[in-house]
Amino acid sequence: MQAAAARLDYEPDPVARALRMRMSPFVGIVVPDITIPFFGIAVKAAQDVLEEAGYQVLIVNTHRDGLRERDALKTLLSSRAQGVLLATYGGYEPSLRLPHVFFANFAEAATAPRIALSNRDGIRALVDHLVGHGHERIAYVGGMPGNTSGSERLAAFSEAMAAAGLGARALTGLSDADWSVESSQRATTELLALDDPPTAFVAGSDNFALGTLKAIRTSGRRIPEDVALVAFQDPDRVGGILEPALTTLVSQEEELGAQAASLLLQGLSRSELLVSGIEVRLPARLVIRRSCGCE
Amino acid sequence: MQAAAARLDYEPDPVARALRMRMSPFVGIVVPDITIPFFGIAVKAAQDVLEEAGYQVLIVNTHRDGLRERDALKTLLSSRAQGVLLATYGGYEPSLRLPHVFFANFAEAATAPRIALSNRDGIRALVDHLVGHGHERIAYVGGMPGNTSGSERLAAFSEAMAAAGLGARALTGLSDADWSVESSQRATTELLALDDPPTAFVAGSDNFALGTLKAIRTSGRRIPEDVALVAFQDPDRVGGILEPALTTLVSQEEELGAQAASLLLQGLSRSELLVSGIEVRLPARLVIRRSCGCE
DNA sequence: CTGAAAGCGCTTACAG
DNA sequence: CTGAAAGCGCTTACAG
Repeated sequence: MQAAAARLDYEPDPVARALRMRMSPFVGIVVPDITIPFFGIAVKAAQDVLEEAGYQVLIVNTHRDGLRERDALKTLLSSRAQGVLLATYGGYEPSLRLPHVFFANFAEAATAPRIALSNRDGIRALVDHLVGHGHERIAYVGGMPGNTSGSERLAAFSEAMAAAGLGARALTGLSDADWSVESSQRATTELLALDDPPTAFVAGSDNFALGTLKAIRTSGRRIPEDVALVAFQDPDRVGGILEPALTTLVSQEEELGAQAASLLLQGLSRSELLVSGIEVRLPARLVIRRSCGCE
Repeated sequence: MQAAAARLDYEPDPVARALRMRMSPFVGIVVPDITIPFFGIAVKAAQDVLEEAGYQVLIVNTHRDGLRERDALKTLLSSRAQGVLLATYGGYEPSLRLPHVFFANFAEAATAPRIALSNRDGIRALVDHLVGHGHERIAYVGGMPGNTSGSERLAAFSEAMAAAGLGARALTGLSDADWSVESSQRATTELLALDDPPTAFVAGSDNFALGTLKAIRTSGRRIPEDVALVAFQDPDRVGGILEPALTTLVSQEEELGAQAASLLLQGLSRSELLVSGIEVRLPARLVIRRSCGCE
């Protein structure tokens, strides 16, 4: 009977199976914006690991909308998804009864595993490098402190400047909530219009690096001769054609995605890990190119 | 009773509902590579339209693997998805019993609605513009002719060159199947190493524009003084910081995604549309910037 | 009009 | 060990 079924390549109906067994083959990946290079690449890497393990991956894009995020989580739960990788943007509720791992953006109080870049170490490395070049009036162009990446990087900038004795010379230009090129361009333009404008910029993301670069260039200033620029992420990851090449932290999108997926897989087989509060940070490493003034 | 249920905000279990009603709230979007900017943006736009209409969107990334695509389609079908937006890459089978609309890449013989950029018109506009600048030895750096975008653009290049009386001076450098920056860089470098290298390049996609630009620059040539460059898509859509700014076709990722979604929605309410063979092409329009030699 | 029953396609616990 | 029955949570067609 079973042999006959196999020969006719019978496949059980997954919906009926999900109803009866209270579980589906799905794992969700929920991100605020799939068009941001960072998330696109991380999602792809995570998907590879999860498919390898036999799960069917469903990607959900929340457009940075907490309600959409909550709906997506609810849908995944009621679809009997096995778990979810979540870069939260306001829609998370601690009562979520679905195995989950946070990546990039956490809910602070949650006990689920979390993995992210070393926001603080990375920003400090960037600031310290600029300080080493002799810069004192340094500006940070970054995201609003409404999520983990935004908050940690902004706080780290203040701390690093204070530690360098430059707290009073720190400037901050926050972008809109959409982490877009345009918003960082506006913020940078405003900072450059100050009476005593910064001599160096730290861009808090890949998109922000583009916007900051564009604004500096539009103002007629040269990089790095007139203004130095370093960035938390490399906006030019695949191209390598920006001029000047940007000093950034080394790209870790793939590692982040793959390790987030691994954490979830581990959690699915050992459920105590899912409430362990484990936190993984990928070590930050600086890649020195031309925009900081080296060479 | 119903009132009581509403007050307790009871929600029917979607899995049981799907089993009983033979349909779920899902619509799938299946793409070869979500990290390619073109697909990321188109998917996001399509998702907006579909969610607005009340569907839950599931994005599936096939990594340009026909088997993964087939599996994804099978999973969507057996999960009782209502329909799917498909940028196919080899996994489509005509027997697919799931309402579907092709976007960007078709199966030639299929009768499902299809929507794409005007590959032929676009390439012709690019070639004609270079011819107008006096170029005769023109090279095309594009994708393998294994899918709609690759085939049509390649064919259009040959046709446009022939129509300009330059058939014998047409050069073609095909990238690897992954449509990556690196592969187009290699192809361009080979073309530039010829005894009689091209004086102008047509890049067949956003990523290819980056690779071609990089290779030309690496060879020590200036754009557009030594070599002209135009591209089918704008790799610099959000940034606008490439130097020189590239002459490309106008970006239509959003329109493509949104209209593909609309076609599917129409098809879901009027099923005869799903086998109508409707084909939509977004009109190509040239945006002249600096890399072609204008100004 | 209301309410109990059948059945969507499975899996598992149980009877034989 | 094999096979029929129960039940996952719904919706719909049917009996009352």
